[in-house]
Amino acid sequence: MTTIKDVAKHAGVSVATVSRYLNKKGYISEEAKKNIETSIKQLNYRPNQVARSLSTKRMQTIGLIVPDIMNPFFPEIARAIEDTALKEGYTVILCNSDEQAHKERQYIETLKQKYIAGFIIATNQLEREYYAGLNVPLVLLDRITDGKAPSVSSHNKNGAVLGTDYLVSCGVKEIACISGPQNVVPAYERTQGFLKAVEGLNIKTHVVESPFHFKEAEKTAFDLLSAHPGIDGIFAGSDVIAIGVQRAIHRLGLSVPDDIQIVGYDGISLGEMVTPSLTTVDQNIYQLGETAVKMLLKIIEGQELDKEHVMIAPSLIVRDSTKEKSK
Amino acid sequence: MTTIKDVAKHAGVSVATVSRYLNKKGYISEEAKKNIETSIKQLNYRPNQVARSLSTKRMQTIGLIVPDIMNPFFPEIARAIEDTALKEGYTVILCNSDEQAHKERQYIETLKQKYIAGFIIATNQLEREYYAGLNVPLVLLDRITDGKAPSVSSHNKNGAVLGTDYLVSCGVKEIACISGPQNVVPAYERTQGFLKAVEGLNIKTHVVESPFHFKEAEKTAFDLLSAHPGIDGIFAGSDVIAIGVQRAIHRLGLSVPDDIQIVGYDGISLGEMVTPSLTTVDQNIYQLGETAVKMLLKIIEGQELDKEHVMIAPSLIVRDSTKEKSK
DNA sequence: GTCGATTGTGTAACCGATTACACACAATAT
DNA sequence: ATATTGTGTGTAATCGGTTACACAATCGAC
Repeated sequence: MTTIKDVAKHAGVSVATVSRYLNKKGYISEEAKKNIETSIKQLNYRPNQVARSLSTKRMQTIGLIVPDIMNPFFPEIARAIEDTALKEGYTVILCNSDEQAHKERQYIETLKQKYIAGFIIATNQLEREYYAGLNVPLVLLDRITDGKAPSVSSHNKNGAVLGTDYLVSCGVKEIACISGPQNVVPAYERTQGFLKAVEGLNIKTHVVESPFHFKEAEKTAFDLLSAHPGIDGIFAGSDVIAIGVQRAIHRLGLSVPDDIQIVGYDGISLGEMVTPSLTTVDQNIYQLGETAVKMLLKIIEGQELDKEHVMIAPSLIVRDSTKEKSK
Repeated sequence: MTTIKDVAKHAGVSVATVSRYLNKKGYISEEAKKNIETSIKQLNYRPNQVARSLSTKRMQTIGLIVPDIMNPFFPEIARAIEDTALKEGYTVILCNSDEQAHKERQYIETLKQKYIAGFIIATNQLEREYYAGLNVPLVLLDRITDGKAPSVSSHNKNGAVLGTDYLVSCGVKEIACISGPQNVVPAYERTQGFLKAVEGLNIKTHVVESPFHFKEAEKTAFDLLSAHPGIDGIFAGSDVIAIGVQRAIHRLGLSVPDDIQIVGYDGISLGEMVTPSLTTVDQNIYQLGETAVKMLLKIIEGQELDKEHVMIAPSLIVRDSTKEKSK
């Protein structure tokens, strides 16, 4: 590996000059600049990030903490984040907290020892105070929004209204919302959106809660639908929940969308793969991730944020788990 | 942040002694050891990984390169790898190559600058020579097996025989293998297993190729089944392909497993989520990832490997996309 | 009693960058 | 003529560890 010293010697200048060139700081003559450039090319020099980090106390690495990598929403957002970060010269360490606070804490501690530049956090395990005491740039993604740390998320309430309105427009007579855990902020907001949308309508409604897991959602839906056979429309708190619901309906010998119509939330690609494919509220996952990275990099570089809390507008994707009334 | 100097001062010894204690190298008196231990605790000292890496030229970080993070197989294996690595004190950088050689190369170069300890590579974009010239510990996962680099993979041929035999035992009369791309080694091996299993049987067989993507697989299956309506059994080269096949069958107005039975390959959790759930050959994904990490760490630590090429035995998971003859 | 091996510790160089500081020189202002 | 400012560059300290080397002390062996 060639070092900055090799380059300096080869270009006939001091290491300080080379370093100034690399970081575009201070004055450099045209001549020195040219020499350094050719030396770097000839020697195929790449600065050692570790040595650089030891001085600057900052690695070109960001940590992404997700609660469950097996939930397909998170690989999709991870991909967007990674893609954007790589373009900006950062690499991403993906950390799976398994929804366990101690794992999350362990990751954060470990990565601080590696001079991580910042975190994007899509978890709500640890307390806000903990993050506040961290003293590391961070952006919250899709989870907590308490005003203290910058955040980016889908406009969950609007999205839920969008999805519920559509379901109603498809002519359902008795509607259920199978939401995610209400202590998870987006799940709560989506439920609020649902309630707002059905408010004043002359439609029988139910709200039940389920974890963001396929199997539990299936069970919850199975029980609900067995108890209330009149339900003909379901707004699910996430696409994974919606898919669990589909299976429950299938087990009950009913059909989607003929007997029961479903609208999901997320817009993960899995929604296209299931049969019937899923009508859903699309969070615009790529944009969500991209925005989070850009915000984080601004914070890292000490720039002002235009907005502390960004909400990405969701949109509706109509597929085969609903059927329009006119048809 | 407390440094090794602080600890040394507090414990009344030199930094060298503290360092020796930390690395369990050389002689240390019981007394010094005790002092250092209490000092570390009192000061809440954690060694700075970056500084350490600058000396040792090695980070406690491993790079995992996958071709497509949106393919659910890879998050599952990533989770296993991350889990195992974290237990051993390593963090994982997950890199998504998008099946593009230049992205893969860019990751490798970037990470070498960060003194990455080693790579686990689940891609076959770059040439073997490139890896050979890398001079970094690496383990190939589920892809190339050319004898030059250590590898771990499912015993694909056996697995394919297992799956095909089962399909045959379910009474299918005309069977198709919709394989992954034949230039991808495991896909090729699975096809070989399929051919071996049907050899000599008096069953009409077809073999067609499809990318490991849901939509293309759906199209391939649709065309194949339209052309050969007699097909009543399909062995898919992966679970994602199998799910595409399911959709094609559904579009054709046929039913799984009554009209056509399907066996997939991988054992991803998605297989449980679709309707009907998927009978499949389970690669034992967690074990695959765990083994890869353990092998890599041995190489990093300069130990001898028991076996250069590990093959994990697959097993069959029977679900609802097949039906046993007796029933 | 001297020798060599074993045990224990400290000093200082080193890993490869960044950067404060000093210094030199030219151009401009007073 | 002198002071000030703007350019351009090099020396050396620093980041926080690791480790080669030197040196002491202790111990059993001959």
